[in-house]
Amino acid sequence: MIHLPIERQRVCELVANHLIQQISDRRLKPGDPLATERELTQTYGVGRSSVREALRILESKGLIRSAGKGTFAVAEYANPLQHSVRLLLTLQEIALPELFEVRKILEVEAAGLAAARRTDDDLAEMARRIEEMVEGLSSQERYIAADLQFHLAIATATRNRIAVHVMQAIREALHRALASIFQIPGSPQQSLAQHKEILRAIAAGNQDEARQRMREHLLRVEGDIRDALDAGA
Amino acid sequence: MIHLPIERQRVCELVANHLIQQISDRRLKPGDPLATERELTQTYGVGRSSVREALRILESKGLIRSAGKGTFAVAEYANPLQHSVRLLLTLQEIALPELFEVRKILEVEAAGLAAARRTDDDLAEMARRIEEMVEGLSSQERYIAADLQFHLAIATATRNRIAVHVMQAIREALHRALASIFQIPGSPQQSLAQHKEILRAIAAGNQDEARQRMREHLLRVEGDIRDALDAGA
DNA sequence: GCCAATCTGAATGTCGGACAATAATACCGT
DNA sequence: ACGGTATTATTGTCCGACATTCAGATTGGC
Repeated sequence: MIHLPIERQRVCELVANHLIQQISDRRLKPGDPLATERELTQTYGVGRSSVREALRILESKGLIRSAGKGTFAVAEYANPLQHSVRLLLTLQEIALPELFEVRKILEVEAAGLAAARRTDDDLAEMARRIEEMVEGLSSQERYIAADLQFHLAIATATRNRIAVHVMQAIREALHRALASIFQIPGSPQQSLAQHKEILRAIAAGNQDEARQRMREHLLRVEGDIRDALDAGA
Repeated sequence: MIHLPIERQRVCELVANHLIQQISDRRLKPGDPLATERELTQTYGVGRSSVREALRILESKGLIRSAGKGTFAVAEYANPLQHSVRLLLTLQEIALPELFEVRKILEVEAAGLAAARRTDDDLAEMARRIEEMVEGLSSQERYIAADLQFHLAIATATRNRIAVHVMQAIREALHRALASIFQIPGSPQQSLAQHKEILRAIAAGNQDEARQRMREHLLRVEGDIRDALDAGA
């Protein structure tokens, strides 16, 4: 009988795990205000230090958010991957070109899957996001947001939530770089046209076409960003 | 002049960020023993609570690891993504089939990229891992480990570190399911043969062939696992 | 002289108290 | 009823205390 190394669980970890379980069970829903430290202290019968360390753990996992007064159970789109990708970037464990490449792999394939699985609602959502991009041509912020939403709509249409999360995390990390394309003359208009082509292919259920259109789109955007950086540097 | 909401930085966050910076600068290398809480307290001139909360933050990000006596700066393969994927699983925010699908997308494309970029060292590494799988045919643990290493070697050959990290995280989450194939009669031998085909295609620099072989391999493994689960259930 | 048991010290894990700063609430005077 | 003030609640931070556990030194036995 081999006893694996016994990992002593700290009290703060027990509290953290219990809270995670509650969030997982939807007993704590996104946006709900969390109990105060004092209440948690009494509920679990532990010291305040342990409660606070548990909260720090949840916070660093992106599950809760300290908003001045009171800590809230966040989630909504709780995406721990975003934190992780950010961390890997600051650790210089990964670099932007690598993120672009993985993004290309995932989004191209996602377009193909979306063409096979999309519902009418998905198509409507994508069309709506394209509308928003048209309206947002005068506002960088709105344009970029709508662009992100369009690509996320495609990811959603794959019915693969991990794909959505990974894509979201990568795009968040690339946010700055992606925002810069708005400054490139003609780029937003071209993206718009390409988005429409992608949507058409997805609506037609043509997987190969959707993949190809998405690949073209991403390659062009990448080229534009490279040009902009070269010119700026 | 618009002042963005001032995010009050907690002391523990300042300490955590400073330590992250030191790890990022390689001033703290993987395996190095971290300063004691008392030392950190004196170094930064803050209270022990703050130091401890900072350590909990780093720990939950997977940057350090408490090993009974003394906390160590970990990493070497510090992979925050592993924690995140695990968390998403426990939150039931994602499910295993979705992970299998993303794995397929990434690994198939990785095989293609590896065929284009692999060095002789990469090929030698892959061959070595196949050898290990042969030797490990009698030991589930060794076989599974060698299998993982073979696939990671392919990822490494892509020269895309984020791909390596994501694949590693997904495989870690799938570890149980993947380990079960060892129990299926003939499956390890088939995998072995397919691995050799994949390696041959990568060595030949044939991207399409590599992708196709990898796709076949992953589909077969997935089928085996499904069969095993159906039979077991 | 060498080995083993024990003792001591250091470090972590945990609790509780104390205090400042800040935000929400209640209260009160006009 | 309204505005301003007082009170309270909560977080952020520090500090002290104690149990536990582990490493290394000390010491005792053979």
